[in-house]
Amino acid sequence: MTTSVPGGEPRDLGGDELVRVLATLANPHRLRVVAALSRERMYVSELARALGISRALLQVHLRKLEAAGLVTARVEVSEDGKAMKFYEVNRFAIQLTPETVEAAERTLTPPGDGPGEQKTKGSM
Amino acid sequence: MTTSVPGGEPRDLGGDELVRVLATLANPHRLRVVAALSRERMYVSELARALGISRALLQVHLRKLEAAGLVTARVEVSEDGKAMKFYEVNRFAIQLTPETVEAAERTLTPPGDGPGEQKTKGSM
DNA sequence: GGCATGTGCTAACTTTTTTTGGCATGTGCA
DNA sequence: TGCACATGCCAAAAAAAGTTAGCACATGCC
Repeated sequence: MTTSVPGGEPRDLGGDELVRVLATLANPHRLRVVAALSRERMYVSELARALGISRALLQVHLRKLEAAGLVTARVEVSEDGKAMKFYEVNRFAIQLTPETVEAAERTLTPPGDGPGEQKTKGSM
Repeated sequence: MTTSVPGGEPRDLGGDELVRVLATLANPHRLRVVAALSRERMYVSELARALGISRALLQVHLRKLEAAGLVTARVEVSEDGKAMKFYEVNRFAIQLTPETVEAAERTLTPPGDGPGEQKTKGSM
């Protein structure tokens, strides 16, 4: 109803996921990467040249984008035997309004919980 | 069409603005602040108690939220003469999809431009 | 006055994120 | 073999963000 999802079937993201996706998108380089890939898929070196940044830097950003589920990597071997890693954007649709934020906040990991915490709520 | 706006009449945000808003929302504390204020407006100390964080910390976050245009402050004098600073959320509606990101990216400040740059585009 | 409430500020510290540079691997081809 | 192009990784530096602690001010009230 409010936010939609990167991977799999459309469903709402939880608070922690939302924070992660927003943090990932909140960067000029990564925004450019998403924009570039949304126009056409590209392989790493190609993308690095297109954006004018180093491969090392680009890889870090691509890794974050992938971790957030915003892009997907696909390794393909070109005709001349080179192994190229192609990236493409995943479909996603996130709606941000005070209401959706309020809803997401309810599923945030409670403060004080250090790293490695899980929601001990339902069954299991 | 894609993203909407915090202040004034609805209009789309530019790339830099989008990055700023996303970066602002990409934080658990600030997400909680927006959620809390979207339920009911509160004054600083009250909000700090509600969230269980220090006023100093809260103020930093409130400042960022205000700078991003997500919340608004309003100083009011209570019956007993205390000056309280009430905060409330501003209306905003941002849509995030590969397309809206692509559109926003086009208006990003070109890379390499250090701090203190302006878009030499429209009038003014 | 002393205590509770509200506000503000800043300096310093800790943590996270971003960026750079170097080095290693593999391929095809002249 | 040596060059061009593809991939990967890692350590260290640099920059940005988050957090804490302490102090300042004002008010009303016992």
